[in-house]
Amino acid sequence: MDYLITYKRNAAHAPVYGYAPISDINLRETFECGQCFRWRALGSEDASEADEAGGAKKSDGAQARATESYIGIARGHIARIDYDKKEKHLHITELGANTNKTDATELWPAYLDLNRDYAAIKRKLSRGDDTMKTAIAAGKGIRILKQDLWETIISFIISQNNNIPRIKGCIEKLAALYGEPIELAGTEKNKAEEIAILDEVGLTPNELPTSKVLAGLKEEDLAPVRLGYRARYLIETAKAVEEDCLPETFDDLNKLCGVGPKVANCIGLFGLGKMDSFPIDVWVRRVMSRMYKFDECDVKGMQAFAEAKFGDLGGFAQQYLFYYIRELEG
DNA sequence: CGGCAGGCGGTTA
DNA sequence: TAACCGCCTGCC
Repeated sequence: MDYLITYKRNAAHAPVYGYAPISDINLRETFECGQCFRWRALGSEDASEADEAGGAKKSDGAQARATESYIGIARGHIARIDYDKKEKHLHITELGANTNKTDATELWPAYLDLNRDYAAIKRKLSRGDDTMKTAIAAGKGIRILKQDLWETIISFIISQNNNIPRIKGCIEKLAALYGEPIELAGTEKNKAEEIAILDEVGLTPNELPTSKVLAGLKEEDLAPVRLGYRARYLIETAKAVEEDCLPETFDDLNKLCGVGPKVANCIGLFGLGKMDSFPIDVWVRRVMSRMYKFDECDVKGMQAFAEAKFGDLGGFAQQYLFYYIRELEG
């Protein structure tokens, strides 16, 4: 790694980690390319800060903000992430009380995949492929997050035949009802403020329920979560994980109730770090038919094509293609 | 009202 | 083993 890490504490005595410089990263593209469901954009209230920094661009309303900010929950940690696009500085402010000394050097770099050379990946995928060049241009700041395995299992079972706002709502309701609270740092006043901010963006400061808790539930216990027929899948899968253990391969994933090839590929890619995974959903089918002239029904053909053409980089290719077609037609 | 949203399980031939 | 079909729910 060639970035520098700084460390300080803010007024609420929360640790703040600073990374510089980090290239090939864009928070919106990373958090809104459909791989995760517990991060929310913060409308930057720091217009004055931008002015102090010499921005002086507030006359141009269309001007892209110099800093993008997200708040979210990952791996049991609540954090705010700010990225200064101009200086290429990444700041992570932990809001939870459960911080560790290694968070700055291990947890967040691993989660955000900071130690991977995305420029090299993009070069490799672009070589002799104008379609991929176009797709990469649309989402060149995407990072594939290394998420908690159980969270990705829950999330992508819920995602089937569903839409993103509702998926997010289901996940928060699930956390609120059956997840353990994550203690916030700072004074009671600070905590109240943080909870208010989280509430405003629709986040609950709780973990997702463990497989043990979910395995002990009846379908009617999940009725308030409004999962529909997916409630049964979740409970069955939780029972299977409790009786056996967490899956480690595509085939093991595929055996879980409610997990077919698409969901298994998503879990493999985002939860197991299997970067050769190539999840094919309706959008990927769409982009493959438009850009690579496939029949939209020919999922097998697409899968074989991706394996041969993208190989170990399949997951990255899928994310660029997916993000591109969503931007274009979503 | 039917159509649809980042599929899957179950049933058929 | 490939092709269908129904599905909870919420929003248009």
